[in-house]
Amino acid sequence: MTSQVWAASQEAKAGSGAPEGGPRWLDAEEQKAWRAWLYSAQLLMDRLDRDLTHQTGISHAYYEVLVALSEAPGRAMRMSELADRCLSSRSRLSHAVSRLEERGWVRRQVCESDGRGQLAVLTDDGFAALEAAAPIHVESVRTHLFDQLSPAQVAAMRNLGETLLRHLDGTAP
Amino acid sequence: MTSQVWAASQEAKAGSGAPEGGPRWLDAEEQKAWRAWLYSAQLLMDRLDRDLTHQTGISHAYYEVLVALSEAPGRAMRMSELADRCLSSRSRLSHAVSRLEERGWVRRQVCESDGRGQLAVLTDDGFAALEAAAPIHVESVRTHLFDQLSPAQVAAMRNLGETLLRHLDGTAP
DNA sequence: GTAGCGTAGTTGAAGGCTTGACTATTCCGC
DNA sequence: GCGGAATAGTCAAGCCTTCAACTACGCTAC
Repeated sequence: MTSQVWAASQEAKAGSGAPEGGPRWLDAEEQKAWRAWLYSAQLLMDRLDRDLTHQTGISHAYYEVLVALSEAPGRAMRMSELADRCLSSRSRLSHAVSRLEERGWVRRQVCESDGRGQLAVLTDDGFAALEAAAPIHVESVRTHLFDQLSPAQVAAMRNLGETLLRHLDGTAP
Repeated sequence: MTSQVWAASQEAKAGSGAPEGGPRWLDAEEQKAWRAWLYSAQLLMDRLDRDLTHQTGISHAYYEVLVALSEAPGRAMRMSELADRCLSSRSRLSHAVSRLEERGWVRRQVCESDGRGQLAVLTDDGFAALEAAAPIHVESVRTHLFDQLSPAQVAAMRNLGETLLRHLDGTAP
């Protein structure tokens, strides 16, 4: 679907007969797989984020923060730990928590065991907001993802995701 | 991995015996599949975008624009068409093209067949920038994606992506 | 031909994200 | 304890995206 141009470049290199490590261009099958994955992933994330944002006023990024906190013991987490859990930079999380604080859904608390650290704590209001948003989000995930897939496809999705995670987790951010 | 809380809510609803359409919560298997997919997709996109941005100074969003134009007849496309192809809003694309214009990689040209329209045209400099960036991007996609997957997994990835695309394309943005 | 409506694209303000610098605190070796 | 390195988190500047006007053109019908 893409990059006839780059396929052509590949031909040029191949024509030179050199076995040096020129670009390992994608073949037609790989192109199709890559495009399908990329487009579907972008569209799906976009869709889910839009649904959530428009119906609840909570972006997916903020939702992830609330979920992470709701599952943590005492509904509290260290800022860094929370950032890792949400695949967020520290800076981004710090901003996000500031905004959630303004909404009264999270509060900061100095960490007793480490004076440098801060705890982000989910408030009752925050928990209530999450409880209200969760059904809407789940329905959206069902509609756009699970309702479209067979059990075998769901298994393949998990397998694929876990395979990639094993690699990506071992890679420096 | 997530949402014991929401699972618990589900129990509560189920306990009431009512068959009304309460939230269709995810079961444990679905949770794992969903989390694996979401995390891997976010990490992978992040990784690819970072690699590309740091090594070439071109973000993935801009790269997509350049690729789309390079494949178009005459290396030119209508703005709206280009926006659709890049999964971008018109406004976003308009800003992006403005910045690519500043770099001298794209120029705008009024459309002859429709006075309202504009054509975005890839310049020779833009094409050269793309030719320089493409090998780096391809290598990144290989390293983080295809090198990690078996042929069967690649096939599953394509199947999954195409299935989701069929649904998402039919859905209003 | 011109009123009215839909389409194509741009613009500017508001807010989110990233980067890099900065402060404060803890850990470690001596 | 004490100096230096590492860690936790915040902050400010700049870029990117979104949203809501807004301009300009084309299409249709009267």
